[in-house]
Amino acid sequence: MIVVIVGPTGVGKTKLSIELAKIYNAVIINGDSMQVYKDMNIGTAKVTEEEKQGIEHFLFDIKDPRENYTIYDYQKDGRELLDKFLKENKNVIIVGGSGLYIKSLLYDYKFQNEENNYTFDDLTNEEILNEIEKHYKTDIHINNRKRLVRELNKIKNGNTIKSDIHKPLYNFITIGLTTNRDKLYEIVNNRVDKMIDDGLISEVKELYDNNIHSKAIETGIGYKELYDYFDNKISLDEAIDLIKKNTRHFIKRQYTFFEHQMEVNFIDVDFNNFNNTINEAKKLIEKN
RNA sequence: GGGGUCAUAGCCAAGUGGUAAGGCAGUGGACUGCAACUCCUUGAUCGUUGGUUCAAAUCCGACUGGCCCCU
Repeated sequence: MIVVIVGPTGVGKTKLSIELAKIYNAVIINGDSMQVYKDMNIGTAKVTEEEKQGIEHFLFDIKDPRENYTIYDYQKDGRELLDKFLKENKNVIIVGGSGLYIKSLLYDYKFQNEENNYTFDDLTNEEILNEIEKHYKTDIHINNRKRLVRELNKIKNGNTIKSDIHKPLYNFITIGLTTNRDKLYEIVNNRVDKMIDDGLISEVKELYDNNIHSKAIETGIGYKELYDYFDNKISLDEAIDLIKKNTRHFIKRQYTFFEHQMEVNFIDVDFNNFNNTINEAKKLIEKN
């Protein structure tokens, strides 16, 4: 049995995953692009050892923040684990907020090893787009350089196998946790303040002092903003406000992905009595 | 009490006679290798009220509110 738990950051996915793992004697696989990194704990709201309550967790803390870990690696590692657990007849819960990571794990996304990584600095966006369209039509917007570069890289690397991103490779049920937007924004605003109280600044300072500049740092919310603070580019208050704002933007994007790119059974979280939420999840799982 | 000044979307803000730039926030959306990324989309008739004018956010008056100065 595979249960997938998704939802925007801050709704309580971790909590639900632990409770369900206890009920179904399951192991948990991380479905979050940032929680794979060691030493990034407070800012990524990673499960603590105490919260784990003895449940086995996988794909957490497997990489040094200096290293780059991409969806290509995640899919490989994740499927290896999934296949192993299924063979052992173990129940698996996948939790996380990285929609594309989870989707690529469960659907027929085909990634290939690539030798080269061009940046095409000498080409304009328009030229890249034209170059791509010599081979096939694309919907990538002309302003979206990052995606254009990636697409042309695929072509230059001979990465031509088509994926079938609508075709699931496993049997699973996807549960999504949700709550109304205002409530969620209030929760994450408070959570950011709590992260600061819990020592986020020193967690990030340590990475900063070790001179770690990597993908994880540059994209992780809570990390990039505090780096700017340490670099004296912004004040601490500005950094904190930015973390909150970026988290809100992130939540919005998560929703559009979960609602449009995945098939999710949403549950409105009952924050007053979380047991109700657990029971609703159980019902969905058992109906499946 | 007198004088001055300002009043444009939730916030910041351009425009100074021809029917409202832009930014932020918020919203909706796209997304097969940075995905906590990247990108796209979207809003007002200008404090109220009278007047001048073919035409006013833009000029004049009154009122209301904010700020400053004087007594």
